[in-house]
Amino acid sequence: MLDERKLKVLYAIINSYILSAEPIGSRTITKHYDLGVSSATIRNEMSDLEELGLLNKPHSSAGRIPSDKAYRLYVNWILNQDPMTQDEGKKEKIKQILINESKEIDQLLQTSAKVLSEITNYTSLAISPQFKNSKVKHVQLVTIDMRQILFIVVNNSDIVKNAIFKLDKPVSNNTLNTLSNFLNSKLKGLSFEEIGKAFNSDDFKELIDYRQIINELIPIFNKSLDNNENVELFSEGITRILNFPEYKDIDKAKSIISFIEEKDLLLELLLTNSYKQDVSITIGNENQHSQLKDSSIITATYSIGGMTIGKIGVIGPTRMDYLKLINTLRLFSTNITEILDMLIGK
Amino acid sequence: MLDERKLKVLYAIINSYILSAEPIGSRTITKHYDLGVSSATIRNEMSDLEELGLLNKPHSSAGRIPSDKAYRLYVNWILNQDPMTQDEGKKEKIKQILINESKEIDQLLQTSAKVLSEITNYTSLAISPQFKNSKVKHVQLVTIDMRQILFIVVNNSDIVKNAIFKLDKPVSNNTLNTLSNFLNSKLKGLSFEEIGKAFNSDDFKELIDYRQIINELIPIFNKSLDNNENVELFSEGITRILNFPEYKDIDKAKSIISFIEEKDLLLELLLTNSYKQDVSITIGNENQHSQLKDSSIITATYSIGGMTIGKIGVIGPTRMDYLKLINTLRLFSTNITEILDMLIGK
DNA sequence: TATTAGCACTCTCTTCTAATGAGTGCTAAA
DNA sequence: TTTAGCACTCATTAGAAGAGAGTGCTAATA
Repeated sequence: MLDERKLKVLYAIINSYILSAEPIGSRTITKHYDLGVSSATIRNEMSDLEELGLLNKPHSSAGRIPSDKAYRLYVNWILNQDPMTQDEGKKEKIKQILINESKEIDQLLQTSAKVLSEITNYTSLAISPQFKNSKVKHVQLVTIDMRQILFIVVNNSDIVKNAIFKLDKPVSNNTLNTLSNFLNSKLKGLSFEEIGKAFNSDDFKELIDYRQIINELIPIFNKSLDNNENVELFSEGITRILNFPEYKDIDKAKSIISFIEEKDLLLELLLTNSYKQDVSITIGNENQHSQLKDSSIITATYSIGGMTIGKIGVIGPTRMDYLKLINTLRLFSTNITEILDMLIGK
Repeated sequence: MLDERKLKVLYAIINSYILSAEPIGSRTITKHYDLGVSSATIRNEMSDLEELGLLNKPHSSAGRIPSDKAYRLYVNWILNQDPMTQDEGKKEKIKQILINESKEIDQLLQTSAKVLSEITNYTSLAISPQFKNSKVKHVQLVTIDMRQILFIVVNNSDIVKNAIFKLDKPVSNNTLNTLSNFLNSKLKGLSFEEIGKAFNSDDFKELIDYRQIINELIPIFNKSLDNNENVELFSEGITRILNFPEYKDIDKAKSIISFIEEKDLLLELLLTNSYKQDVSITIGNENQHSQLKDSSIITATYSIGGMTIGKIGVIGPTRMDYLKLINTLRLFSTNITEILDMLIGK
């Protein structure tokens, strides 16, 4: 049904269309790809491919354009190939740029997104690390003055969260130190869920006087250990999407840019789709959201200490340069992971 | 030269043009504004106003559109009127929304920008607080484990900044406490500049062993006390700018959106233009940047404890609804200031 | 049986022309 | 000083004609 020649024709069309954004006719194929057959034969093959749902015609006398299904076939084929060996020189060069610009994690991701967008000329996306079931490494209460205290949580990825709060009645430095030590001894190594339980255990019954303080701590622990709510989405090079003829219609442009700027839906989408594969791709209508029906998203993961905790990717028309982008994203994925391990992990 | 009737005609044209975005003809004015004269008279006045550089013609047989100079005249006139009394009900309603959504300063500004954009249907801007010459309120060094220490600075606006760093050789808890106390005693109340001097004074000569630690602290102090570099720019409702016919041309849209997304230039612009007036307006070519030659920016300031430390504003075509926007921005300005004082100061 | 040349047909896109209409500027009268 | 009247200008729109790219079918060919 899908013999080799049909596939060759299909991939030739996909390739041409990715480059030109114009419907591809049979003669274009015979001219640019040496398949050893005439345009009439290609026409017949194209007709078959259309019947298979792999090609579409904008109108009866136009060339063909690939369907989402065709892109999926093509992308799966790419992903099944052995990954191309990375250009180490290029990789190192990018790594140096990223290292120089980034002192903090969020900054690293933002810079990565920026550089990624510049290199690829696509709009890029990145999410900040998602700490799920992180553990407490250290907690500390500090007096700022008699009525203000500062609370600090460090998690096992060495991320620091803090908050200041005011007290009804003054607390002495000593009391606070004792409380700090107590919290450390009881909570170190626990996850957010376990902390919830610990607070309700007998150990904490005696601290009834400090209930007010304890309650204030919970949201900070949440932010530090189970920050699903606090994951940030960075996008860079939004206007690059306007370079694609697909979005030359102002309403389409508005729709996709709004979707990206809105962040909520996109973030949810990035957080829920698979963290398993290194590269994950959704093509056009594979996506739930109607605003994305003409767009594709490619993402790659990054990790700290072996734990996959975030993603970086690009968004653009379904007519994407999948091959190039997959390789570039793999490169960024390794780079970010390496830099994170350097920046934080030991 | 500019008698009252001319002004009336001019303001009528500005008003109409703000609403319609179409060149205004003499008949439109006689129909919609009761000036008691015929269209021929208006035509003569318009001709005079054009000679004065206040009106332009897109082409010889079109109506007139206001020039930047005309908008400036109009805006100065508005700013010289007594501020309209604020709609307290509306103000309170917005305040409640802002309070509910905002637990932190950056979040407050982002939410404010979002709500501002929704209410006005313009693209909004906000910058996070700029701490210039803030003072140290409290510093603290905390051991996380033997080779990792956490450094914390609280400034006089109760903003907390921190960083973790690693040591070559272990430091005991006691040493660190002594060092914390020493730093507090010497640095409390100092500005960033003064801290630089203090570090070079005799007091710190004895700490030669801790030079490594001391050097790590400087960037954190900088961030906490003189954070010009770290001021963030939030923009919301980018796509709303695409609703204006001025930007229906995709290249114009790209240019302005890039400029906003780039952030650097816009941030610099917001930081340097006057913090003196409550509302500040730049119209079209009054602006240095060529990308803004067809756009206007209106900003209002906000403060903590009486100190003006940031801005919120809108950006759009020079054909802006200045009157409405000035009032809305004043409303946001007061609200943000009030919420900040509630959230932090006291 | 698979491939190919040839040709009629389809549909979009561009170019050209003519008509429409909003608006100005000038002149002469009130 | 104001106004009515009118010729003139220019952008915008609609319609018509022509060009061009491409398909799909048929009949001939290897």
